[in-house]
Amino acid sequence: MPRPTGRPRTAGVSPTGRGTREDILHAGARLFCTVGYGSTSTHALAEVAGVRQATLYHHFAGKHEVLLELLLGTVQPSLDAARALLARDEPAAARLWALAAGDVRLLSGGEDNLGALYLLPELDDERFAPFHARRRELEEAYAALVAQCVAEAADDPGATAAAGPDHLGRRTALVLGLVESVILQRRRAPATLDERTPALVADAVLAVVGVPVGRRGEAV
Amino acid sequence: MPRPTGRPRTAGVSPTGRGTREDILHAGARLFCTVGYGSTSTHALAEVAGVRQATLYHHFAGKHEVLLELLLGTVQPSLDAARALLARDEPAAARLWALAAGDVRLLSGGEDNLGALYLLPELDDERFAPFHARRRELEEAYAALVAQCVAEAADDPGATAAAGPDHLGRRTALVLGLVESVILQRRRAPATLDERTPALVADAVLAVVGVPVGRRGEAV
DNA sequence: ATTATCTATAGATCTATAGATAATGC
DNA sequence: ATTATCTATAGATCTATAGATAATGC
Repeated sequence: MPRPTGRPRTAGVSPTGRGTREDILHAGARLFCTVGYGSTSTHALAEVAGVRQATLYHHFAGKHEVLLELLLGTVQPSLDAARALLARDEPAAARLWALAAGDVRLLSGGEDNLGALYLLPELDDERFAPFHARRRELEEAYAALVAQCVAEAADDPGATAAAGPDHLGRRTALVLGLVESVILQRRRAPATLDERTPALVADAVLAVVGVPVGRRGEAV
Repeated sequence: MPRPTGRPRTAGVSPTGRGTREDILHAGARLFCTVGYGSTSTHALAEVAGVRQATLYHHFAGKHEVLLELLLGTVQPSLDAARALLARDEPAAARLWALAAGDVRLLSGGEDNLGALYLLPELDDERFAPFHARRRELEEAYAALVAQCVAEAADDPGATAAAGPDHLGRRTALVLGLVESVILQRRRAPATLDERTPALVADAVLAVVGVPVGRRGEAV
């Protein structure tokens, strides 16, 4: 990276080494997840980013735009994976497994617990509507795969119908809850997360949907 | 209730009809869950409670004490149930089922989604340590019952060992995640919650722990 | 000239306290 | 007298803008 244009910082160098914009996003990830959104001032944000408070406004319209960008960057990889899996011609159970395992891997990884951003009550604000639209599409992908799993399992004499008859939405809600539970697990006991967690959770997802073990197939 | 002593309110009557203290707690439950803790000012809290901002300080040392009281009131019933179940002499699977179903019922009920308070990042503050202590005891009760379930299942030739061998902590983390997923489900799609949800989630908990259906017994 | 930072600050908001006020209790 | 509310406000903090400054680019 060449020397940047503009007045240099007073307070040392870029913490991330990838420019001020990234520094601010990095600071937002750290603070919004651990301190909260409303409890994080623009001053605190700037301090962690290694710049003065007013410098924020050269890069973002405000705190809300920092959060929005973090949210979009977090949901996008999941959404990409979901779209790709929906287009494939494989058993629904295998695709649901792959989607769940992939999301758990994304939620488990990275320096900060970015999934915790989904839990912020402040997300209700309409400024974050672009995030909610993508998030809804992701949830609909889960619902579609759950529906296909249930349909496939109904044709299979080996199906256990694990928890009796129930509505589709509730199954999907349980599945989403199981995947997102990794966010809380990471906050509570990060040491219990490891490279096997995605497979464990994805197995549990199929168990909750009632897919018999024999129909689960392999990861795609 | 007799006429209260002290200067009467200017702005009408108690919204809850149960006194100012309750009005403030009620306002906190509503606002902390939907707007967030840091994003809720003492002024907003007082306004929803139907009093002036300064009146808060006659009843609470500040916002944090309102939240602490809400947290303690929310975790206490779960903890009482957990202690009672630990002392019983019934199969662990049945007790775990009852604990999970009971907690889901508590999280599903009530006017506000009080479980969402557990998700607030601001809870890291040491002021909320009394809550965390009770919460930890509850989690240890879950861990103990999960351990007993696994031990009992190991003796049973019908056990499926649903997801292969793994460490106890991870199973417990999944169980807690499954129960708490109701908080997110309620926020996302409250209509998918009904009186059958506790049983459905408790069944899923036993499935995740690997208890064979035949050993589940009845609710206690 | 352009750019990105800085300093300084206006105006809004927020917290917590001081002291006045309006009721009941005795 | 006691109590719970109120009004008023000091002081802190927070957001967002204006304008100065210190670098690079041409």
